[in-house]
Amino acid sequence: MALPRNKSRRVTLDDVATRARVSAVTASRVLRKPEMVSADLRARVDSAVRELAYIPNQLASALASNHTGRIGVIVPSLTNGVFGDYLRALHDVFIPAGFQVLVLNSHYLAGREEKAIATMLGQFPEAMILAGVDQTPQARKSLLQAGIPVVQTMEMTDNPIDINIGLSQREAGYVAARHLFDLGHRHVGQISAPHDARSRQRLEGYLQACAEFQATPMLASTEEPCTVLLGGELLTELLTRWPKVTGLFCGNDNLALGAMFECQRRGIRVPQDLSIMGFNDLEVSACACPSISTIAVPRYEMARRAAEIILEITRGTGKRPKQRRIDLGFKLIARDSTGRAS
Amino acid sequence: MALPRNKSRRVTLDDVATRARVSAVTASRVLRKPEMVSADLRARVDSAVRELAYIPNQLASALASNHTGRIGVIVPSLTNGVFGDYLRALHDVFIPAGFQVLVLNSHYLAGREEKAIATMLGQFPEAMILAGVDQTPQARKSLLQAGIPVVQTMEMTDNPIDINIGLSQREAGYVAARHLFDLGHRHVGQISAPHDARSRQRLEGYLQACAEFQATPMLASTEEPCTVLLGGELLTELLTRWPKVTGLFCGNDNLALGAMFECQRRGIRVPQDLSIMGFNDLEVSACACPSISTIAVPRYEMARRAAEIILEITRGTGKRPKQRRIDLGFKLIARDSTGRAS
DNA sequence: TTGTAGGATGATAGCGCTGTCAATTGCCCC
DNA sequence: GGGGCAATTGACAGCGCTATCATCCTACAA
Repeated sequence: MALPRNKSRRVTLDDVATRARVSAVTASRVLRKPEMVSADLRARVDSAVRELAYIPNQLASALASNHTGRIGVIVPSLTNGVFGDYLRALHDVFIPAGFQVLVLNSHYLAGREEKAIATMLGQFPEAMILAGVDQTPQARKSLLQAGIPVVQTMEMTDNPIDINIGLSQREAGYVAARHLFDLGHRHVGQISAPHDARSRQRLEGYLQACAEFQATPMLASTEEPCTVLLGGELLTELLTRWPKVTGLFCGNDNLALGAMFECQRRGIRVPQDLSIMGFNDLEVSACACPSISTIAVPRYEMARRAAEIILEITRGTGKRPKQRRIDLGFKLIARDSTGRAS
Repeated sequence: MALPRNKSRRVTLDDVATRARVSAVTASRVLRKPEMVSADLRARVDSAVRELAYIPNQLASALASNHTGRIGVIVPSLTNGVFGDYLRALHDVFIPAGFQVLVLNSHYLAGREEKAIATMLGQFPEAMILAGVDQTPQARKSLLQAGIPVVQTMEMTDNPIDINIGLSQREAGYVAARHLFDLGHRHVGQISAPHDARSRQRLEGYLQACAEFQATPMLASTEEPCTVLLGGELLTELLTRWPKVTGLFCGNDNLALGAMFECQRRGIRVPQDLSIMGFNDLEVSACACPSISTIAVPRYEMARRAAEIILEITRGTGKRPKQRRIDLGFKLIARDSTGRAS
């Protein structure tokens, strides 16, 4: 006969039940479906729970009920402001609905993402939400096999694993670049950190605009993770090679901010000497001086929709959305950092 | 007799064992302690695992082994750059060590933190890492009862739950304010978002410096979550009430950045007309223009130490650090946003 | 008074895995 | 050739909880 393994025994449901002089099942019900239990017993159990500071063992609960109440989320970065809003939206929907949100970070690496997906699947989430659409074949396979709703977000793809809700990053990049060309700029450069697949898509949009306006693409990029500092460095690199640049499309708002600071340091006036365009509409962009023109992506809305679709499938009648692909679009926000070419 | 509840049965260890013609225990061992199993059986099990695409059920594993391999982390914010570095450090230590890091967000609310702690404890983490030292009594009780290592970080307390590693926020706030007084400023204002306990501590440091220099405290604050935008708004508020301010201590670097932008908008020169001091040394502060003076807190190091202490306790001989309280200090970083009073 | 519907409560049997220990095997050495 | 030992392998009993169904009440109609 095995000895009890938990020396420093944590309080279990049985302890609560014993103290409340009811069966374990009743104690369990008080916690899950209180309306099924008489007021008398409910009060006894409740106070036993409080007195013992009982915390249910979710592991055991999940194992027994085959229902983990978990949603797996993989994002490429936690610090990026974009995912702050994104995660907030997920929490706003899932927490009140009684779900837990588990977040893993892929650090913008496909390999890390594959591993994160495998790890997450081992926790038996009831649905998965992914950023991006470029999962490895192996990851796609496991996801499919798990038989749970999977939502790919942030980008659009013709071949979603399950459900896809996002926007065309390429088109958004095109619109951003086009904004500069439309303002009369003919020497429009681009700086980016294209280890991010979405950043690459935006770059393609920029290249398309260049082709359309018969302008030479002027690029500076880095494989390092994106920071404000890099914005300044990449601008420096760009200006060294192409001093005639009057328009700059930055892969995201942090780079734009860094580029703007670099301009201030060099006495380059924004937008008179250089028009700067960001991407993502982070909080800082609106209140920078000058305020930064950018592309607003509906990241909160996107995550909210993803979460609601999952709730619908999971708890509702299991019905899936009519369309598997939902394009939420984006919005050009013209502010003070971009102006007419002189 | 109950029917099997898992209709869409996922592959279990038994399936693997059956296919490999071994017992479940052996299959389990192949996955956990392969060196204990003969090469022959190991190969059979391995290929069965692959053929069936078996994913171990971590829930069941954790329940049976009383060992979850999880570390619970509660932070007040995910978007704040401070916690980006902090979480990175935790990952850097724990992931290679085979642990999973679960992060929950308390949104700077004691109530949310208490709930997050309860939720986390329900997952049976092997240790908990908390930001701050002001957990509710109820939370303290559960934490104590859980009988796992608990590390409180970011601040110092005389009465730690278990282990405390941080710095004196009050002292750091004092040093920040003092820096302005030392530069000859006599009208030094402070803006902050004191819903954050650490922000309040820094405010106290500021008040202490004011008292010491017989200066009138000049405050503007908000209960809203801290943003760059707020930095500008609070500065406006402050200047309206105290136009003579020449030194400004901001509760954190985001506020400082916002304040700096507001100065640019109003034609206030930094540091000639107004010296601005931030807090935290976020990435942006070093490359802003002008660069922002601030207090650097060893957030990466702090989290790394916390993680290593936990590893030591958990897997090592269970030995605890010699001292329960570790003060890592901070560093004043004087940059271009602060200058001598004229 | 009896029958019965329906709500409240409890007994039982697992969920998928691992700790423990017993059983079996092969091998070496005296 | 037999004893002893280490290396393998397996049987069994839970981990703490919940699904399921049986049981027990109470109330109300006949």
